Amino acid sequence: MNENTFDKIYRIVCQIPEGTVASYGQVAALAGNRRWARVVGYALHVIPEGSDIPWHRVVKKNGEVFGGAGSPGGICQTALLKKEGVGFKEDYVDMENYQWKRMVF
DNA sequence: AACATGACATAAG
DNA sequence: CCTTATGCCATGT
Repeated sequence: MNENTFDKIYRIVCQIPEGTVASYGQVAALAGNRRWARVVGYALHVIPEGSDIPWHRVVKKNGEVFGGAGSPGGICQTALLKKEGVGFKEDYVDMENYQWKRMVF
């Protein structure tokens, strides 16, 4: 295990506080390069179950979630986010008020 | 090395 | 709103 792109991505995702979401591009940018947006998706895709990675807090820039509330299983992510206090706009996240701004010192 | 695929982003039509 | 095309990177075959 070396410090690869995945580690950076995972680290960023783990820093996302509850009740907040971050877009793939956002995570990729914070990781170093915004072109890793696709890699972020792949990184989350290979996350083993039981990991402490809140992958459900990573959404598209549009605010859409993986699968969406109209897909079986995809609703889980939406439910989780709602449970954490994230506001939703139809099947999309209310990015205007819940997107992670990384206002961390 | 090459090609195909993907939980993306952006631009153009 | 949808499809197509391009860019960028990692992975699998």
